Amino acid sequence: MRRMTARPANAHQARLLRLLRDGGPNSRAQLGDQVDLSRSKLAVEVDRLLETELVVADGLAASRGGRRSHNIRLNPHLRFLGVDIGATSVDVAVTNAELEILGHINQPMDVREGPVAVFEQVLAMAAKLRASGLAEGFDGAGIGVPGPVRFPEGVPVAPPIMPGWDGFPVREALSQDLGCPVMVDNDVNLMAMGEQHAGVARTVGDFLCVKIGTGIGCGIVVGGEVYRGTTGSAGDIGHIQAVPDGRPCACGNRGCLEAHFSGAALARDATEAARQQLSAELANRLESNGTLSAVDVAAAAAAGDATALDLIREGGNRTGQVIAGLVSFFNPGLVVIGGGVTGLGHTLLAAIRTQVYRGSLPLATGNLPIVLGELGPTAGVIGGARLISDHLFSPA
Amino acid sequence: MRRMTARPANAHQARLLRLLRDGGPNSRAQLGDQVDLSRSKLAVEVDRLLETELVVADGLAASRGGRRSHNIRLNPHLRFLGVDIGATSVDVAVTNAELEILGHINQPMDVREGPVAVFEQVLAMAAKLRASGLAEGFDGAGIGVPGPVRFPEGVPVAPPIMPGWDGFPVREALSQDLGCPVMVDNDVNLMAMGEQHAGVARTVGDFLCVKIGTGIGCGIVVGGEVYRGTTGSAGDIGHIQAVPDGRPCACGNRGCLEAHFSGAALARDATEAARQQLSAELANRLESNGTLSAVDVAAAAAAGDATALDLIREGGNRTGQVIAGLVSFFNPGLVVIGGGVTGLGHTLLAAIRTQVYRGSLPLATGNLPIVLGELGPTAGVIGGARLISDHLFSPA
DNA sequence: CACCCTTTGTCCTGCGAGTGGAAAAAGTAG
DNA sequence: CTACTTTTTCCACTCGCAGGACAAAGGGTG
Repeated sequence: MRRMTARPANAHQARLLRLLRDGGPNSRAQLGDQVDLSRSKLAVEVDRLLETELVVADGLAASRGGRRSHNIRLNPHLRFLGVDIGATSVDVAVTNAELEILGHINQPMDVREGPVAVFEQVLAMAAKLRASGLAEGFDGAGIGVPGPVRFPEGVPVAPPIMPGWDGFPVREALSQDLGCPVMVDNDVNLMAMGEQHAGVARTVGDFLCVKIGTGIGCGIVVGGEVYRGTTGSAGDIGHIQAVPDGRPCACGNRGCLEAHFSGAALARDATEAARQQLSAELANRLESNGTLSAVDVAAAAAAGDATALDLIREGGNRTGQVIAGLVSFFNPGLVVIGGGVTGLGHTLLAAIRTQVYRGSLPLATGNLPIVLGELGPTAGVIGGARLISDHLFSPA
Repeated sequence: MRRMTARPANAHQARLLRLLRDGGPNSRAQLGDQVDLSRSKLAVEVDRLLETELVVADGLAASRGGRRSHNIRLNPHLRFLGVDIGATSVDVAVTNAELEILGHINQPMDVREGPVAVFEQVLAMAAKLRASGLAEGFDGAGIGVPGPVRFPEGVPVAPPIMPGWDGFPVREALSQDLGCPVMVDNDVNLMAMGEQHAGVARTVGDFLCVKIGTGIGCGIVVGGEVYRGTTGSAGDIGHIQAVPDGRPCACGNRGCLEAHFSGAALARDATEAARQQLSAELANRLESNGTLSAVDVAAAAAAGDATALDLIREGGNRTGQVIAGLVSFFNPGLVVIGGGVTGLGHTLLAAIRTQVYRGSLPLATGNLPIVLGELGPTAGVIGGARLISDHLFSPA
């Protein structure tokens, strides 16, 4: 099928497209209530959007006491691709124009294999989703990578955990291969956009989204917009010093947060504890699997293992101390905790909360919710779809 | 004289007013080069501004090879008042519409005397400036106070060092007394706006402005706009933990940055060192003055006193460590150091730079200037004028 | 089923913003 | 004085858009 290449011609049309994306099908009258345009103007713009086939008529809505309205909705054939490349696995999902997930695949993968190998796999996953009948093609794709990105060009810059990706033209290459517009961003920013669109952060303008996975990063949203910093490395909190003269970190410093708590650090600590026979539970798991991961720690903690709980609490304390500083500095309206280690659940959350509420002033914490992300592994891919739809639904 | 009460009628006029404010007198042709409007439209808007008397004709400019242009400038009778209330002194200045300082008074004063006493003094200072012929009245005033402010209402909220100010309707009260529009903000934000308008930050969109005075605060500028946080306490970095289990702080925690380094902490440390006879220089000064302040430490350091230099270096290191974390998080394009202790000069700056360049990743620090503010005590009052002019030069 | 009210959608007119060309005004250079 | 520049004004024309009038389509009531 022919893909939609049209773009909104002006800010009004862009506004309408986003309203339809976020609010689903709507009548002209309902749209009019939200955009502060005259009925005539609105009708003109809607008609033009109908001509571009970006939106379609969608039958009659229920009556609100008078004439029934004709619903308008985004073209149901539109498809966005959300790709979330993590350090150890890839998520790929297809969404419709309302950013609802129609299909989602997750596969383990090592990002260190380099961009060529990774994208081969991503393209195969996308092809699989297409083959299963969920999409006839893609109208846009949003890609998240686990490292800093020069956003306008869509190119990773100096990514610590992704050797071989530095300067690789992700946006251009994928745009070629997929035959559609592509936007690239840090995976943490994608998670933030996901939670903003469909998760806990729907109503908040300024918030932080801390992702604890293999590494630790933080999405920063200011006035509803992701803030990326001067060189695209904003939110890179994994290498903030959490422990003076602490453990050596891969970055060359000592005591970085990431060296003391992250998926990787947790696995290492758990293995150590198991070897020292501090925990029978962990030792058993190490024996049967050969290695330990954050998932094992989570399971052990769920089973009541004291060592595992201690590890989580200590990590949560470290993380919480850093977040407390960020809360003082940034004064957000919400802090979201997400990423692979959310399986650690409320033990982790409680430790973080304790440190933040203790370490920041009441004015900043007084009305500050600190919550787990509610989208889990789908936050990234929804964020990807959101990223590209924001791009496509803006004036050309 | 009758005050100007007119406001720009639309965004074009507001744009023009700001161009004239920031760029001084300009011809219609020069303005046209900057605003992307047709000559006709521009002429219409300029004529309307002339009618409001916000701008006036200002003679002929030099020829650029053809017909000489008629210059347009902001009304030279416009006067803004910038007020910077510090913990121990007040600065009041009058500026013209181009935000050039025409007169500036500084007086020692203790904010703890409460808003009524302080504003009495501020009004007296303003009256003095007016009486000296610099102004016949004020068209607007921007006030900075050393604590968090609920910005839209212009009311201090829970200010730690200003008991008695909590909830005092600063904006409303001063607006009454001065008979002109008033905006109120945190003093650190004012300093940031000052450096942005006339100082080192003129060309930078995202930067941090760290003010080390009696306390420590940080102005955050995102995309050219001051970011104030959800409750107005963004940038409150004085109570970030800098030293685990460090000194007790007035806020109830331990190890806050402010407890280890600030004007107040430095004075205390210097007094301590003098009492213990660690430094003859400081002991002498203590003897002759009865007390020691940051200024004494600066003088001692300038004279080569090792103890004073050590105190500064250690404080700079603490501060630098905190800033390093903020740089990782925020990835600014510039860091400005200002406030009362800038007298400590390059010793302080060197210590901060060392810590930041060591403690943050190269991607964030690679092209990051860390500099002293260039406006000194005038940054705050210029920022105040800028604040109110931004308000007045926006569509009503 | 007739009647009245409400809501939705379309049509039309008129205003005002804004563009772009042409000409006038006011210089400079030679 | 002439040729060329630059600035400013003037004018005709287009287009976006608001807002009222009107038609269409429904519900509720007697």
